[in-house]
Amino acid sequence: MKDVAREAHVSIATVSRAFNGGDSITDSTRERILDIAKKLRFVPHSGARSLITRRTETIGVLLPDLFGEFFSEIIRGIDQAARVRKLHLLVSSSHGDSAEAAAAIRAMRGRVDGLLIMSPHVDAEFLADNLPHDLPTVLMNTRVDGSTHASFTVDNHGGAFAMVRHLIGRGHTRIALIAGPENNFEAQERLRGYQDALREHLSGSAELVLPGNFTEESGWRAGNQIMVLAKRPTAIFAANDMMAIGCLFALSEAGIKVPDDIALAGYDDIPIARFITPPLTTVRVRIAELGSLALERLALAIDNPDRISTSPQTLRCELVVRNSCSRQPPAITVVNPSRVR
Amino acid sequence: MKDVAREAHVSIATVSRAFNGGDSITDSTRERILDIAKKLRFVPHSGARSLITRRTETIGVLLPDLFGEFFSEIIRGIDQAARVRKLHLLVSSSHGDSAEAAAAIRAMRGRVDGLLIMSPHVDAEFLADNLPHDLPTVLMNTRVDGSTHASFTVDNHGGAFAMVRHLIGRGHTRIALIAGPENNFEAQERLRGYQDALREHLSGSAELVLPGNFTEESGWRAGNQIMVLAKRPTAIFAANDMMAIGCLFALSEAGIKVPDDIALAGYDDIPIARFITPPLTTVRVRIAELGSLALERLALAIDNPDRISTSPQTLRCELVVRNSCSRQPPAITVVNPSRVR
DNA sequence: TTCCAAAATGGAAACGCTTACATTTAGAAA
DNA sequence: TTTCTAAATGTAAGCGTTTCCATTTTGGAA
Repeated sequence: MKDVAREAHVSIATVSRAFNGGDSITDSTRERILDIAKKLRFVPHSGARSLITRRTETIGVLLPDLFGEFFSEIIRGIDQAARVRKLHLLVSSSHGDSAEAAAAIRAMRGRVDGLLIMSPHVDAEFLADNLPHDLPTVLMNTRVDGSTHASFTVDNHGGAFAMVRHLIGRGHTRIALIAGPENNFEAQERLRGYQDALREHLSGSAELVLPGNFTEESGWRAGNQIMVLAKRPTAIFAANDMMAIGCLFALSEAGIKVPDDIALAGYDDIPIARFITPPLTTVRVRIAELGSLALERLALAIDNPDRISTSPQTLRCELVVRNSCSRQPPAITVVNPSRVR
Repeated sequence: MKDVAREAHVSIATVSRAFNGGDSITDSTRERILDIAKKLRFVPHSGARSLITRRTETIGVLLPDLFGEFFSEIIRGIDQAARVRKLHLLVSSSHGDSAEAAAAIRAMRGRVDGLLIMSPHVDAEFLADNLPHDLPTVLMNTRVDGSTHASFTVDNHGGAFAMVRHLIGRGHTRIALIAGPENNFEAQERLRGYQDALREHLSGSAELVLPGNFTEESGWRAGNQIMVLAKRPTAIFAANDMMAIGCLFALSEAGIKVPDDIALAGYDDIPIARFITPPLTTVRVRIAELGSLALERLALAIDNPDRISTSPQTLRCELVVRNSCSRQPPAITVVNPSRVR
């Protein structure tokens, strides 16, 4: 900057003004300065700038992991909203435990204007301990009561409930659930939806819950357990699509036909779901939308630090009915239109 | 920091030393300072620190887009390598044109220690014009001769060549290619591989190239064009898996069976490829590995700015033979072991 | 006890910008 | 020409650190 100033016979203050718009500077000087800057290949140093402006134009994104569709989609949604607002994204992921997550948050100090957090290790206490109180933050799919921080949650309970109700509506009375990881918030919510639907609509029926951990392989194991059961269920609801696919493999290895011999449903509607045979009935989660909305909300909070709303918002899920649950292949239908409530 | 210093009855220089290790400070004072810092919830401001250290511990990642598996995988590979070296990732994506890409690079000034670039808008001239000459940079899958910058490339030519040779080996003599976007470097390389293989192993045969743009829909359109051809090819090679899937849809809508009536192959080996019916013969690209290697290389260049190697490195592809090309379902086999050469 | 080297600490400049405030300049009115 | 006002520009402080250099403290050895 000094070089540019010297070359243009002005002070560095004027150079700064040439770059930062309106602040009373003649068009001719601005142009001259900008030309010289281009010639000298000068580019403002954002680090130095943000030191004094206290703005980095960057959002920190804390993600639990980077595997597969889910991450890809959510970051896409976030990115999409971010580029509209010309915000940069500093991503941090794969925190094995809460200590690592805390370190990641610390490392963000001075690098970001706000935080977008999705992590299974995060709860209210963790946030109270580790979050700088002046750093705007929006939570995604996190186990927090919502009174303290802005948050977006996918309505996993509602989606699972709707799916089980749908299965019951098709005449199934013995419905097994392949559950997700025990300490995973979303998995817990889906389990709760399953339980509540059984209780409400099928009061007599016993729950049948098999362990799983969201991997294809755990679905495969559950499938093998199910097929040797004395009273085999007529429908299987896997807490995510990958487990449903694993389960489908186990079943077809054993010669059990889906949906003729047993109905199968998943959760997430990952792209693969419509390509497998039979196409998988599942619950669609608008992941990208979750990301966009969260970023939008965060940007708002950053611009208006005074009145930030901490009310939690829930993102509805849609039931996507395909062939894996019925003999008569219906056209692909979406039962519940999604919206934010 | 000043607050901590005051509370601990030391100077800010000492506080700095307490945080930055060894620099001759008594264990007891360090401990005291760190305790007070924790009590006061002080966290060092990385922005200010990097202003003077000239190190941000951050890598800028320029990606063309954020759709689907490919991005997800490459960023996963990058992230994996980055967290080993405790580097942060500043991602920037979806540059519609080279002006946007240039702006993205400019915005990185002062935020990053190095750049990882993958962009179809990038060529040697662009880099010469827009890249700060003192910013270590590694290119991924980019159309650059390699003498000027470090680069990693996927051997798209070799992969396509191997696939076509494989099809020829199975007795096919009329092989259609569904091409990728015309101005896409990878698509061009795959096309070239197809052409070279035809020329070398099937000298008499005419090329049959249909336009496509890497989307499922364009594959579907190409499939419809192919099926009405007077002399229908016996094999179709789609330049990526998504187009192969689209094509498969078109074919099965028309009652044409794969592989019985026509063989079909793709490129990329996205996860879906093994789940569709029939499982897709394709070319595997170790995308995550590409990301890891590139970051590794960049980190090296940052630590040793003196002797950076600019020799381009190529990542081999593997032929993955599944059922979509043959009646007798073979076990899933990998023909070419991948390695960096 | 005195002295000395080594270790610990403090003072202050620097990193590359922005911006409040002071100063100069331009242009119009008198 | 002089005077005045508004616009343009310059000066310098400050953002939160690190680090060089100077100063003080420490803990033996003499």
